[in-house]
Amino acid sequence: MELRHIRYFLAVAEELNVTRAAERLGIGQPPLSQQIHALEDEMGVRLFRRTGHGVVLTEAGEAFAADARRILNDTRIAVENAQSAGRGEMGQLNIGFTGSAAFNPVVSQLIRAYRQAFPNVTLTLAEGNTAQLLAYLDAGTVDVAFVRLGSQSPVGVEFHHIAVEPMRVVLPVTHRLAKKKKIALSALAEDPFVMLPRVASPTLHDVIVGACREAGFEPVAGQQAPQLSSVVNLVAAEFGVSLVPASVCQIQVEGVVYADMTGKAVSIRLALASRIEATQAKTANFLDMALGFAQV
Amino acid sequence: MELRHIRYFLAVAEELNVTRAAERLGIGQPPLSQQIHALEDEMGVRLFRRTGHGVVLTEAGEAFAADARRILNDTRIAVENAQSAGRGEMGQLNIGFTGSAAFNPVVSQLIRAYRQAFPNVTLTLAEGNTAQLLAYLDAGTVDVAFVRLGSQSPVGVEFHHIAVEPMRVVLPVTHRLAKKKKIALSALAEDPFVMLPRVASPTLHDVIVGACREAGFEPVAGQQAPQLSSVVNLVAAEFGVSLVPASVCQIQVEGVVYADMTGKAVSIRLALASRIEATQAKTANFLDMALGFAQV
DNA sequence: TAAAAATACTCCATAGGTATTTTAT
DNA sequence: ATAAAATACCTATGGAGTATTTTTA
Repeated sequence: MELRHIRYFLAVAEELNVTRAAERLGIGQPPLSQQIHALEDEMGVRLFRRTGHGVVLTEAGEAFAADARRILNDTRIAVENAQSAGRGEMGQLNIGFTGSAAFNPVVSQLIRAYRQAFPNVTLTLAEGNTAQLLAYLDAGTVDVAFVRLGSQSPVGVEFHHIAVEPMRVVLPVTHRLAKKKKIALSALAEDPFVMLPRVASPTLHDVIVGACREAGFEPVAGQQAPQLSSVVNLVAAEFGVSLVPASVCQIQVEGVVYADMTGKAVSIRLALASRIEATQAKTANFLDMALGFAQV
Repeated sequence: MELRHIRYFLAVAEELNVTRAAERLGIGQPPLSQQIHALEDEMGVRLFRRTGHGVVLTEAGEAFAADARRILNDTRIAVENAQSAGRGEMGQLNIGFTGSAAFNPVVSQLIRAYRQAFPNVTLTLAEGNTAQLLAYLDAGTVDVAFVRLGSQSPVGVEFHHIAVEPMRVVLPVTHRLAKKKKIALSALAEDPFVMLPRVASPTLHDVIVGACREAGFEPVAGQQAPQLSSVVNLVAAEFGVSLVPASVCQIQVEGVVYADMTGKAVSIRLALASRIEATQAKTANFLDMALGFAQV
């Protein structure tokens, strides 16, 4: 049995006249008669009773008509669903975040816009440090990941520029420089630096240490924190000072002040990582949209 | 698009290997490749991604696979339903009853057996007098009707013998003959007869009048009743006497006694009426079963 | 008898076969 | 290097066309 038989059957069932149904289908009456007969033979049931002025549905035909309509409709919908899925309008997109990326306004705007454009794509969010996210990406656990641009780019992964953020100084409110709007990094040469472990976010770590060396000193290693928000909390608890991406300054914790740096700008890049062979349309759609939102 | 495309697609989606799927389908690999391509072209979506050792489903293919399986399954079920309907195992059978037929044990046994044999056929019961039932039959409102065999058989209707019932005398308990086991009909020559209007049930009426004439008298017309159960009630109320089919004696009303008749047996036939061109299997099934239950 | 369905046949479009090339790991 | 998919080309089944007959009301 083929869909053709079902289409032909329905045409006859609706017209109750083989000749008219054939016209509607754009074929001749004899072939339509034959196809209907072939269908009846294959099913082993009479679907129509022949009368002088057309045909009437048998009980079997009556029963089949309802199901037949549903089958054709379901087929149409199945095709539409597949096309929709092919355009990346359905399914699930798994997004990875490195801790601080969530504070970046470009990221939140991008996600809001994507949800609006593709409301039938379910978003799942996973948080992790850069190393974890790249492993997730490789394993297919996430489709894209917002990361602080790493020095070494693993094979099979490409990075798309999202934003450049200046690094700002974070001090406890009791710090001797807490009142200053701008601070020279060299003034913090004696202060312990609260930092993430290098393994968790090599780029962030290297940017901070690099900036200090540029300013002429080796930072004093203070307490370590597992993520940026904890860094801010430890600074508030007077464990030391630190440098954080500007968007992290949205974390307004009691006992903490942020300040710009004088001298050469220190900044860190936020990138969107994806597998190079990003064949899935939903991922491609997200990357396309990300390019449009990227901060120049 | 044809069901063939869907069948082929599913085979490939399950094997994830065109060559193996082709073997399973009993066709060659190249034609299968072609059909899959034709399907993808028609749908405007890639369903598979080619790899070195087979194929993998794209997002679109993944979405289509689930729907495709359902379509094939629904098609199978639709065919089964049609076949079932063709065998008269589904649908609705409309049965007509003339008032007294319901008391006949053959009728109730038949209906019980039919319900058991064809549990998916919904039965609807309609009551009416013989004339009404034959009109219903003609109009298609009922498929079969239990009637007291009419003298004139309308065209397009055939009667199937169900049972012959002796007529019995029904008397008020206060009647002078109420104690007798057997009564000669001629003994009731002076009693008014409670009867149904002739138009409602010509056969029953004619059988009673005929029996009286045979016994040598013209029955005295008493109160008329719309149906047999009312006749019994009117007899109980001492409006007169009557003759009823034996199965009606199941109506045990206070104040009424039944008695056999002496002399030549007076009986009435119960028949099952159906349209001659009883093309519907469900009706044929019922008639077949009725023949088996018919009282010899 | 008149309209419609069924049958008889013919044709050609295309599903499927065979041989080979291209691709991906 | 090898297995699998794609391409090229051919064959033949069967869907559809044309002409005619049969059926049903």
